[in-house]
Amino acid sequence: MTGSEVPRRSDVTRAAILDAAKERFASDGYERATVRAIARDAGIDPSMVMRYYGSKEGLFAAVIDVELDFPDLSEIDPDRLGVVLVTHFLELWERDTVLRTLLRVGVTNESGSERLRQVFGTQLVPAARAFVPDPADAERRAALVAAQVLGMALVRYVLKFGPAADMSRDDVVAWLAPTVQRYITAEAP
Amino acid sequence: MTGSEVPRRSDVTRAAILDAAKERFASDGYERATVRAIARDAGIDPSMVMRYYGSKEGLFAAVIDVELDFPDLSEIDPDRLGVVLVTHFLELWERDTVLRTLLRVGVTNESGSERLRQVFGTQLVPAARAFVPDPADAERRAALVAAQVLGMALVRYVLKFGPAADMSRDDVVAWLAPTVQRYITAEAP
DNA sequence: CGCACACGTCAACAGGTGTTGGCCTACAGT
DNA sequence: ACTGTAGGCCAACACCTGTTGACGTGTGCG
Repeated sequence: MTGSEVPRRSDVTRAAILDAAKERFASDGYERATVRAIARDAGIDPSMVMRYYGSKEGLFAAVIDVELDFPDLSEIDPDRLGVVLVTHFLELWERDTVLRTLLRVGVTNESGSERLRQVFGTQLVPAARAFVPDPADAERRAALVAAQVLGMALVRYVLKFGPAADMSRDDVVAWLAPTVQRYITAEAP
Repeated sequence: MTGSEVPRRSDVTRAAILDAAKERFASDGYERATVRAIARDAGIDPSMVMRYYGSKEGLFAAVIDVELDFPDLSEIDPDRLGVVLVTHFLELWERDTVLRTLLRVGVTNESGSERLRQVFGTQLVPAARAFVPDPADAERRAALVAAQVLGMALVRYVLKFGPAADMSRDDVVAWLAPTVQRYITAEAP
């Protein structure tokens, strides 16, 4: 989308702002993450944020504008779909902060929830469509998977329910994979 | 907990504030719901909020201080546990706004997420303990159920994913009940 | 009736917010 | 080496926030 531009002298500052913003938005949500705090973390003046990202909303848009590289499912054994999907999501979730940010912010901020819907609409729904018995309800299947996966992320990474946060990654996969598998491949009840 | 006090002349105002607060917190979250907006909705002065609830945080505490009457599960057929639980949660969720409020707010506000943990710790865990094969992992089973139920609530009522919001109540039960049933009664994988 | 007090309003405060414009500085291109 | 300009800081803005205290007013009790 963004072709490689000429490198600018301010690139490191831009990156510092973006990094600090990712952190703050992820841990504080949209409203509590102040431009001043982000600037302080990045070691620069708040006005720099405005210069490079236009507004707080613009900065947030930059934070959530990331590619969530979905795994290639075309060669996968249909019976292992649940395991692959759950494993992938856990990894995605623990690798960087953007999904936590989206979940935290999507609950109160419209552009956050819009982006979340978009991610699941453009990534999860097509992925489901290839395996679902009846392509007509691929959206519903994907929504069920989203509910299960986002729910686990919510209790594990955001709300930090003790028992959910303490589960090993393998345990989460072992419990959730059959559910996800069923939501995608089982006949409608 | 709160014994019936002497009725006060200001009770209708108190109630108006509380109602407006429930609405605002549920739809806007904690930070965006301003004391001024709540007061305007209730048709009174912002200072009344402080007089009757001490602070914004105090008002919020009053909003989330509700009894979530959990169904009596002692006489239930263990095979119908999933159906009963999912049905109950759907009803609870659609009946009043408090759970939506908790979910919206729990994601950014500590006392919100604390209350959520408390609800699931004091209601769901004991309920699960009575049916789980090994009482030692009742907490884990309850967390799995919480993940599934909260996840569905999230996509259906908060994020408003189209396909999830459009599902009929019966469909949601039909899909989720087997999952919840398994999380509670199945042998550990 | 008179009076105390709960009820309610008004105006203001102190602090924090996103955002803006002016000014200095140091690097890059010629 | 000189200079235009991008990079950066400072101070201020207009606004909104939760919260407070002074000030009326009507109601219920003696």
